[in-house]
Amino acid sequence: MDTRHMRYFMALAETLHFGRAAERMNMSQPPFSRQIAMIEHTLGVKLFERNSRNVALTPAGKHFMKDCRNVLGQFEEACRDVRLVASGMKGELRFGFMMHAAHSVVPQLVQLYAEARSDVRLVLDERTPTEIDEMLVAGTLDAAVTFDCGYAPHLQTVLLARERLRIIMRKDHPLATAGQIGPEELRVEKIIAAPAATAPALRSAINSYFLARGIVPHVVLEPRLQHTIIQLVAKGLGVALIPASLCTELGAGLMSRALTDAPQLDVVLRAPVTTKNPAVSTFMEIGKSIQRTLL
Amino acid sequence: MDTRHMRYFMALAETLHFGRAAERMNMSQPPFSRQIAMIEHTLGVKLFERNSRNVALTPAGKHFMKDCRNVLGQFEEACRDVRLVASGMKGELRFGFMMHAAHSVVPQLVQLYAEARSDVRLVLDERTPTEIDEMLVAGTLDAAVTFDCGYAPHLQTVLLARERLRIIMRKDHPLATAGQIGPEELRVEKIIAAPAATAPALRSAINSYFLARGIVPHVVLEPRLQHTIIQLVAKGLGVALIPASLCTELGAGLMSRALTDAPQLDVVLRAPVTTKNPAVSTFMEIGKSIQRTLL
DNA sequence: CACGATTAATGCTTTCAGGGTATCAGATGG
DNA sequence: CCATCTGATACCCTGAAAGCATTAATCGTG
Repeated sequence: MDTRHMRYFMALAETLHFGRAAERMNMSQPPFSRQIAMIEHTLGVKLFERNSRNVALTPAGKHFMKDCRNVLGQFEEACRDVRLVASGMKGELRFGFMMHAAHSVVPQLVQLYAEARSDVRLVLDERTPTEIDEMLVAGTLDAAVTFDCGYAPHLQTVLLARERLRIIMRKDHPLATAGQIGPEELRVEKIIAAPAATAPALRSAINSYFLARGIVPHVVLEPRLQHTIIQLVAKGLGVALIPASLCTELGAGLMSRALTDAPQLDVVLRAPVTTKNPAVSTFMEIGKSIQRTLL
Repeated sequence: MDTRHMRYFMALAETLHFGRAAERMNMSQPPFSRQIAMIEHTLGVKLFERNSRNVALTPAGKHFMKDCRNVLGQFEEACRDVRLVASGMKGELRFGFMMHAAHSVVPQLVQLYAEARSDVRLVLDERTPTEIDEMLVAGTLDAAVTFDCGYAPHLQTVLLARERLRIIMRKDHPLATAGQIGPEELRVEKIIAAPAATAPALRSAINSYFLARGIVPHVVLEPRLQHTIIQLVAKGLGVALIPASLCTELGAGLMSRALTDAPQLDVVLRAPVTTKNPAVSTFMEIGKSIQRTLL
């Protein structure tokens, strides 16, 4: 038995006429009759009640008709869908992003892509930048938004936004009312920053900001998650340098201020150049289309 | 494309090894490789990423795998089910019955059959005896419980029960406290009875009961439905002769009494001898097994 | 680095499933 | 009773697909 046999069966079940059913199958009546006989023989079931004058479905045939319609429909759909998946119109896209971008480009990117490719299931995965890099290499992620960390030959990159860092502190902190804030003013402050192992680009930008003035920043705590950093600042354990886009929704007791010659970080959309997922290309295209204020 | 190709694809998708997949399909590797290439060509989609050392699924292939598993499962199930339907283990059985049997044999018959053949959907259809006869002939019903109305060459018959008629009346009716009740006592009563066109066997039994004593029953109303007859008796418009099994659940104001030499009616299970529905035979068997008190 | 082992692809041959044509056989209506 | 319609049978033939032998590519190993 095969779907071809099901199609033969359906042709006869719908026409109840061997000649016309054979014609619909683009073949002559004799081999068609044999195929029907063969189907009945291999199934061991009489599907049609027939004499040289009339053809009628048996109850088993009536039931089989429903099942066949179902199976043939699913079969066609599977063959259609696999082409859609191959063309990137359907399927799945595993998308990683870092917390630092969750409030800026990610929502727009996700929404625009969902509108363009509603049949592609976006699997969102919030990770630290280092995890993202590893997962992109391992192929666990199809694409990701992260900080540009320079050289990456096996990755294609689209620049999405360029963000300045701002400093956040409690509203009752002395710096809250100070004048301009730069490395000198922060020399004695307790700094909270993600470790280099977790967010290399971010941490290196912070370090360079100080070291360029010959200052070694006084980093007292190194939590891995951005969320934790903000919590610790709120508890008064220090101040932190975070991307501007994260400063819009700080808690009540916190505030942010600009830095003199603030460090800049590039937020990029990345995907392995060798990606086999055809859904990635339009994802990258949409990334290009939403490049933000490159202040 | 055909299910055979899907099976080839699944074999390779699961083993990721041409040689072993071919072996699983009971064929040698070269034609198997060609079949895979053919599948990819006709679909126009690369399903496997392969070199002479490794075989891996593309994203499209991964997706197709799920769909194929689904389609193949449904396909097998359809082929299995059609055999079940042909053997009467599954399918549908359109079962007609008259109101007069709804309280006696029908519930037991239905329950026992549902236990024996849970995969056969019983379509219950309450009808008048005449409608039942017509539908059995027309093939709209597969089997039915009705009164035995004698000769019916194209129907097979199983006697289920033999029921006496009883008379029902309002509790405030004079007959309620009378002695024995027979045709003589009913000579002047207003009788309510189903018309011969609706329930020939029942009406003929009632008529004969009187005519054997030379009495013409005074039938004042002839509703088609048993339910209506009981309602009218309850309103005091007359008395009625109904099967004993229907007398157990009369309304509050009604009562029933035995008749002298009460007429008897055979309740039978019937099906066309030419029935094509294989589910009928065990239905009839169960009918035989529950033959009731043939008092 | 060369060689053997592994594995997928290719070339050629063969076979049989399944299609075509001609014809038969049973049923029906005039 | 014959013409006609329709499904079944007989027989032939083609091509899809299987087998065998071989090639080509890749990797591990001495």
